[in-house]
Amino acid sequence: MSTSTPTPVRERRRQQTRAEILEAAWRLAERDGIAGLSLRELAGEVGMRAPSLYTYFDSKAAIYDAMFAQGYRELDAVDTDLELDPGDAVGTLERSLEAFVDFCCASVARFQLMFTAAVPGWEPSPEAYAASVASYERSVEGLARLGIEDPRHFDLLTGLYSGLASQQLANDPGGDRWRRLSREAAEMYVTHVTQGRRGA
Amino acid sequence: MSTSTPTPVRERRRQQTRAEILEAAWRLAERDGIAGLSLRELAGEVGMRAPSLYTYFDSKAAIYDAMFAQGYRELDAVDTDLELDPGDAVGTLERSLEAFVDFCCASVARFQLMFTAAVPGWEPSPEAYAASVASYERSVEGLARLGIEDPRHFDLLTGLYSGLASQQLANDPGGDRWRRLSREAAEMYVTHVTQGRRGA
DNA sequence: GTCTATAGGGTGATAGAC
DNA sequence: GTCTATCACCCTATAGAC
Repeated sequence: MSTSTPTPVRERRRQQTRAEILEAAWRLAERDGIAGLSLRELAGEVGMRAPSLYTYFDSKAAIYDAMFAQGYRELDAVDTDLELDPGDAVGTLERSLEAFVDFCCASVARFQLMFTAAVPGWEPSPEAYAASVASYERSVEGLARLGIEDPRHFDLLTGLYSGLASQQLANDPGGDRWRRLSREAAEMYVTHVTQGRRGA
Repeated sequence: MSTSTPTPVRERRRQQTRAEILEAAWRLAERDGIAGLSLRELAGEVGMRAPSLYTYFDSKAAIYDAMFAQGYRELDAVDTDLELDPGDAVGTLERSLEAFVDFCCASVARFQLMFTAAVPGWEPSPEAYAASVASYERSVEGLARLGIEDPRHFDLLTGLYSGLASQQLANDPGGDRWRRLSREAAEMYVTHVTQGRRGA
């Protein structure tokens, strides 16, 4: 009886410990770079020895996977908080760009894990990857409600998001040199996509 | 006499060996990620044992430094090859954007080393960093000749460069999904900066 | 569930023989 | 200049005692 399904309370404690481990993992990854995460030190941060981590995660890759999935849940939360006003595409995009730059700058390690191949030999599991695709598709829907449907226009916009964020992170961490261009970028972009003219 | 200044021929052989080592380093960094470079394996690639590398470079950081400087020399070569036509800002920017995306995609390792903090614990030496700043300033001059002088406009443009390149690398490596937006991005940008209107 | 001990690798760097 | 040998670490992961 006691060895079959775990009691809810036991399972909840387990999930809480997992959450503590992930929290410590983010802290260390922020300090040492996402690729510099060490299981020994991670264990130490939560008052364990390294082998005990394997009670909570199957491998280091599984920890990265959980962090990756968590990152996309957090990004979804940002997107959800954003009020989408179809009558004000520029303002909506401006706030969205700012929010994305803020999201990226809030955690370099998270940015590295989610958007760059910074961990040699690791890539997200199919499930984790599926979560990221689903997140991307929700963004597509949101932009469609702003009237942005041309795939080329959509890719151009993701370039702007990515460009402002990566420049901000790489060349003015802690500042707002590129973040403050969000309004101007949104105006430039919306003017472009609402002009009927076609590119060559 | 023989222990004072090295003869030119000796020095030339030494520089050639250094170049061979760097060439092998790029090959391995491409395969394993820039952060995954190992001195033992690097030595093996050029027919040495690891300690012999220290005859040519003071440390692993010095190797990264040399690679970093080499990357900026190569980027300068790309910029120099680009014919700058002040009468055709759109066309010039289009070719420049394509060239930059090509440059980044030609070597992921080089991109990681030059533009991201992908090597935990390493940052360029003051000299190497100065070379990168000089390269950046030559770009500023080039754009000034196209009539782009407003610092905000310049930053917006570096965001476009960075955005197209990073999206191309991260989400369509080997393809041209973002590279082919260079023309459209250049048109959008030039239209924006040549309109007299000010951003809010 | 957590521990110690350890397997079985890896790393950058240095000393000193040749 | 190159080597062998080695220092002094690092790592992920597993076995098995408690």
